[in-house]
Amino acid sequence: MNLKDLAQHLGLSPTTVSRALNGFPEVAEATRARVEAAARQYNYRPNTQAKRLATGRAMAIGHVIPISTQHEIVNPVFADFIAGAGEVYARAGYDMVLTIVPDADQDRAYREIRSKGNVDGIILHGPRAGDARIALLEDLGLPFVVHGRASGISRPYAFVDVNNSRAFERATRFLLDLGHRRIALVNGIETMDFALRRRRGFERALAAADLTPDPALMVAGEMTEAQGHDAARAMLRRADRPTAFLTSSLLSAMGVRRALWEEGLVMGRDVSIVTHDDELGYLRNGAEEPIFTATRSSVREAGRRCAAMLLRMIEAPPTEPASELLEAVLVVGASTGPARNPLSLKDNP
Amino acid sequence: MNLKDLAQHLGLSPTTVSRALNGFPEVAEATRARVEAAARQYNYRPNTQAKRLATGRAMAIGHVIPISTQHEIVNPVFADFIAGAGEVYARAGYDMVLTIVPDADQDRAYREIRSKGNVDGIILHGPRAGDARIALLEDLGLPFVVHGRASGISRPYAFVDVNNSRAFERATRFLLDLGHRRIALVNGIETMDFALRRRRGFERALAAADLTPDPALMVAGEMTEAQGHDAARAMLRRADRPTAFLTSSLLSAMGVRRALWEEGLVMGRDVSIVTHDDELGYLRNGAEEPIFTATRSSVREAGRRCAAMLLRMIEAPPTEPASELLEAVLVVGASTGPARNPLSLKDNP
DNA sequence: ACTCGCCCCCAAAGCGCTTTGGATGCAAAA
DNA sequence: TTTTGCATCCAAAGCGCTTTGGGGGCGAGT
Repeated sequence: MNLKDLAQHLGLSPTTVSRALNGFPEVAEATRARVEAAARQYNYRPNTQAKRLATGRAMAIGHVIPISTQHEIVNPVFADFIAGAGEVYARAGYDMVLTIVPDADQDRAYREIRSKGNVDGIILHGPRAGDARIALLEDLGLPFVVHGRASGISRPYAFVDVNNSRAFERATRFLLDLGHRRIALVNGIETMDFALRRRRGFERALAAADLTPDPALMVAGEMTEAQGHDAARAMLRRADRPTAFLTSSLLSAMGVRRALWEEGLVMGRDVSIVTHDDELGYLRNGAEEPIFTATRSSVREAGRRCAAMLLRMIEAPPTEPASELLEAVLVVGASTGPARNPLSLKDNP
Repeated sequence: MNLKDLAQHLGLSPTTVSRALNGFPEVAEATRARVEAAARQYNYRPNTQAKRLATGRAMAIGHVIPISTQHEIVNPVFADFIAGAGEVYARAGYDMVLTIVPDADQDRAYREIRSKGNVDGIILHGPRAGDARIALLEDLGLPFVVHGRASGISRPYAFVDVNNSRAFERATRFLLDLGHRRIALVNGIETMDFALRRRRGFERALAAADLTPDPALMVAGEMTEAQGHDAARAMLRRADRPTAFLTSSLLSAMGVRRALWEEGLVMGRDVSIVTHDDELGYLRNGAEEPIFTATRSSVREAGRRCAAMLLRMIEAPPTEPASELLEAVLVVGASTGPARNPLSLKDNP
């Protein structure tokens, strides 16, 4: 059942039917009602491809998700981000098209997407410091919003990001206030911009307390449970071991927690942990009361914001790129407590 | 730059250019070369929408991912599945369009997708026992492949699934062989078909050993770390506690492991754990040597298989629906060992 | 009674591609 | 030399929708 058929059934011209269904004013209300009834009855749905071709709008948003061939990892936050963005698209009648692209082919992929013209805009995932894709998208002239930021790029671009540096600065200060002096950072891979910013925030707080960061207490890696565990265990076996950990994900934090147990240490008493919490659906930090003290910011909400911002840009191209900086909240759980003198640990069971 | 322009530049008709680029035989090799060179030079890329309209093929596959409003969870395996499927689509020149749909709207969503005609086929996620969507898709006449199966549906349909029941039967037998008699099952939500099958496999193995499953040792839930932990702790505090756990995901297993520690029990010595392992990118079961003994089956590979099967169906509609049943392998890690007499646990530190 | 203006509606021209059904030219066959 | 056949190319008709540019019909104004 297509527009022509429907029009014929109604004894109207395709023009009128189209206008009736798309809410144009030059059609009598009575006719509009008739048309709408018939459309419902015959279960008419305009063909997407035809509509797209005629209007020149794809009514779709592209998400290019990079896959590094080296560490074969699919970012665990994608699912939640996508879920958030998807809600917004669905409401606005947009499709979401995903493209999985090996790191090396990124440029080609964006170019192709652009010239194939099957999306009206793009969400850029996983930006790195000085990420070249931003400039590329800029001169491809395709509307885009970055989830995160790219340090070192001065020309303004649209983004939605968490204030990572402030979150980690705040978390570090929290630990300092509890008396901790040797604080370890278990970070994500630091070519990723968010990880970089987190380290900066961490270092800034230390500097404000006249402390210099100890390279032996800083590690950057894959943000898995195993990585958190291994890193923590190595650090805990040092003579000058840390009394607190700052981790970039709940998975890492869980790994650190395991290492504590193995070393016979009690989390929150002997050693503290503060983690970042993306509020992933399948990875909750406790139900009512948080297990880990955490800087919390919903990545799903970030997905919603990104999507909404991009749609706004597409409807009405702005003169200045917009941006949103979400603040993470520090929620206090059971994983933190005042620093204890490490030497006294042996005496206190 | 569109086909007409390109044709004009070349002094050829659009017909010939189209045919040259699409590999039709009725064009001289010399001309084809000329056309291809020009296409490269002008960076010509056929407009997707126009192509789709003309050919009637969307060159896109739909993934409808359901979101239950009750437990707001985004299935953690989606990301990896999608990554696998995406590889295949990319190679075949297909797009992947995702639709996030609240559980209640599923029917409407599928109908709409069908009549909008913007995908050539669909991958069905998260099937439940007797899932009504299968019949729906069947009479919508849209090619589809189910990731998983739906017990209680007799008419054949295309699917790719892991042999969940055999995997869990095998795992249970493994524990029985080690002398375990009280084995707990920490399962996924049992409205999900895969969880159902896992329980059946578990029960089958018990039955073969003349054991009856103890309802107190069987729990079905969200497959999170916290859920695994809470379930295990409750069971471990019983007088007749289990000596082994069978869990449905690595996250659950990690939760059980934590409960063991809290109860002062050593994993693999005092209590054994066998888990299912989907080989998610961000959730590896150890690097070289597995941490947990596990039934292992890559969900990413399942994604590849599903995608490939669907594309085959679209290229050449088969008379009989195909299906693939992947066998999980049982890998032995450090989380299992012979059963110990629970009563002697107190004496052995 | 005639014109003007407005309300509704329609015919037809795209959007950029594929594909059908010829043309044209030239070498081989008769 | 004429005919046949093949190799190349092209004009034009869609695909299903939107949108431009009118064009009847009817009530109001004069």
